Amino acid sequence: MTPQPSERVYAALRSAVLHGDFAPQQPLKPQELATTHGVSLAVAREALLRLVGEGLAERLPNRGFAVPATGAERWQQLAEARATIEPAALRLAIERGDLEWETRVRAAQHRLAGTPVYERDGDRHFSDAWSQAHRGFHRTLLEACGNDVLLDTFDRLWTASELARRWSVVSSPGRDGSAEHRALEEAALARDADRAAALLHHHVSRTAAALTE
Amino acid sequence: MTPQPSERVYAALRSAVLHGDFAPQQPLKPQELATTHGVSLAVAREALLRLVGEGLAERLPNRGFAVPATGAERWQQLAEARATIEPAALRLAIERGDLEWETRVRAAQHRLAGTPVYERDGDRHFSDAWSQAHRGFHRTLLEACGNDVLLDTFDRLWTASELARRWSVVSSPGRDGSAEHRALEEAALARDADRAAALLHHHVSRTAAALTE
DNA sequence: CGTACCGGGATAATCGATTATGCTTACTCG
DNA sequence: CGAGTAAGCATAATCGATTATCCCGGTACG
Repeated sequence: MTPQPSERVYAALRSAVLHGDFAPQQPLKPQELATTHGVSLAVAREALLRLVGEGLAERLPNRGFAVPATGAERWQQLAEARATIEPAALRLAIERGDLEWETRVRAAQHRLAGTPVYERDGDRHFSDAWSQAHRGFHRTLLEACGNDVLLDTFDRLWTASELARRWSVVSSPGRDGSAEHRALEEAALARDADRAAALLHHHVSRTAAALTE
Repeated sequence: MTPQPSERVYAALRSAVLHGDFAPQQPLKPQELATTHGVSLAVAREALLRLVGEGLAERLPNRGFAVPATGAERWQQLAEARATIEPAALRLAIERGDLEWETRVRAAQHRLAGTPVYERDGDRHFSDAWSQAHRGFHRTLLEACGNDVLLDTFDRLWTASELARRWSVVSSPGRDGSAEHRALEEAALARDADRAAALLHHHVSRTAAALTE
């Protein structure tokens, strides 16, 4: 009925870390989290251990937990890994996707195009709704690959990228993300694997290049 | 000095799961593990949660933990994912590797070639030493890619594959793995990215095809 | 003046017991 | 005789307290 304390604390902590409420390398003290969430130490520990498994926290033996260190280098490595893996998965998806997949891709693209990128004008951070739609579009593109392992890898890298982006100063001078997404959708639905893979590689690579050092 | 109980139990449990001491979907009862290892419930729980993070255990809310279900399908998906990702990483490694890398690749290949595959004649399972050398060779090949994210992904997939292989009946009729490894080493050190990537893709794909249904 | 040693305080790790939950089985009612 | 239900049991989840470890500051010695 009511969600388990463990689940609740885990979700709250995960959201907080991803939202940037804790600075990188900041210690995540079990005792503190336990009291603020009104639970026992074991529950806080459990939530932290689950975050470690997701790569959203680090375990320092006998020194507790901390938000993982992020920075320019990690951001670029994540982007490179995505640029390496995602186009290959997209090729599989284009080869295997059916009408159902095409439909979902169109829907996801439409949702993404219709979602405002920023909450307020001049905001530096993307809106939650847009982030969700963005992830949804990219994931939907790959879902037809029919390989849960590849999709898990995508999820993991995407989540890690969200954390890294939160702590990197990213600039996208004059970049038209919408156009890139539209072109990506078009190439995928046209079953042009070469073009789609190239577009996706370029899309992700520009993400890496958009880093202000 | 002496390793932390948590670490010890975690290592023991991890080894046991990978070694196949527990059948897939078999419940991993915290209480049982705690008593057999002479520790408290919290320690057993912690070890299990860490295993979940590695994909070596499943968490069923309010129903404890279990060894993940494996089977032909998962085995093939893992092989396909590896065949998708590893050749791409190898291209980066070939592009970026230096003399130090070449040296380590040669060393790893030599060690692998000189390690007996089976403990005893007619044994169905690979020897631990060979498994370690095999992993070492493949990982060393990729290490020059210089991308920790890709290497982490490799580690994760390899570990998952070891678990899946343990519970799949795999046959390799007339296959000469040594020759494939030698050819792979040769192509990599010759900096022939196309040939090396093709060989690696083929090598991993045959692993998937070697499944007896 | 620099370095090695030694408490004191904070925090992580562990424990044993308690509470909550989900499964099983026996029973009752239709 | 079958379906639904409720008690009992096994197990997971949680708690509060105890123990071990690390980090920091002070101090003595070279």
